[in-house]
Amino acid sequence: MIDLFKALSDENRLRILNVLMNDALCVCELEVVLGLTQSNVSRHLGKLKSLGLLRASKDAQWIHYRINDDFVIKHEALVEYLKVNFESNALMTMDLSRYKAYKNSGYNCQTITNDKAMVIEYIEHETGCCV
Amino acid sequence: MIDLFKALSDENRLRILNVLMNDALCVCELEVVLGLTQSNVSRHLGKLKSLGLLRASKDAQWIHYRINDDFVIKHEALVEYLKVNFESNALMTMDLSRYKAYKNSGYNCQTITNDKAMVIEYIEHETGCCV
DNA sequence: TTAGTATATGAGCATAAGCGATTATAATCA
DNA sequence: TGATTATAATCGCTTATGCTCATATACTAA
Repeated sequence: MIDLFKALSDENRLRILNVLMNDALCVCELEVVLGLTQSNVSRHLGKLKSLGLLRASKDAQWIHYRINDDFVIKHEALVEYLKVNFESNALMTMDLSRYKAYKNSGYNCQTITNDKAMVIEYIEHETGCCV
Repeated sequence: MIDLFKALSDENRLRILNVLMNDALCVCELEVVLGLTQSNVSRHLGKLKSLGLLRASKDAQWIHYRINDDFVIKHEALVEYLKVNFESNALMTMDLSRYKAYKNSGYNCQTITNDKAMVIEYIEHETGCCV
């Protein structure tokens, strides 16, 4: 229980959970959506996965992370609490805007790398949200 | 939200919450029930109070802490999650046993200090739980 | 096989957090 | 008033955590 609360005590990990509650994404996508470094995203994902909050599936060289349904079932009340609080949190709703802008951008795992700066610029232009 | 999860990321604070979900207690009572130092109990209580999880009421030189009902109402799902998980946690149920033993001991705020070692010994003898 | 890409991980640094010991404050009582 | 007691605050130490930089690993494609 304590390890779980510790996992939820970090802003970047909550931001990752918030986005992944809506979709499965790979590391490089979370990088541009959340404006974090690859190293940092990977580390947080590893921690969340090792605690059972996320699961990963490999597709070519990309690893897609998503919420672990078993976790959601086992910790229903907690997940509900997170959902409700994410909805009323400015940073979390901004991240979802950035996520939607990314989805509308036409970019994907395969194309992000060549134009990472472009993708970030597109997201910021669409949402007005810098990170 | 993050500060709240941080507050819940410490074993001793969870133990305090667990006991205070059942009763209001002062610092010196929590000391003997949980086997923690005065300094440590006071510190954790201060943190929990400043975050709104607890409230305090003064009676002579004793300060009784209890769960803040406003917090329970505002964070219902989270509190429910805590309750359920406390019930299935060995340390938490042991602490409740120690709490009940203390209540049956006949000691109280006024009499604990003179016989602190006695109270602790009584609790351990009754429950078989050392801390 | 080799180059390139996606992700993971180790090292080092800075900061935060918990704890014990001590001191300070506030209330009570003789 | 002075002594005692309950609680709070502070200091120094130790450990834990997050971050960046650099590197390692795993996979793909030419």
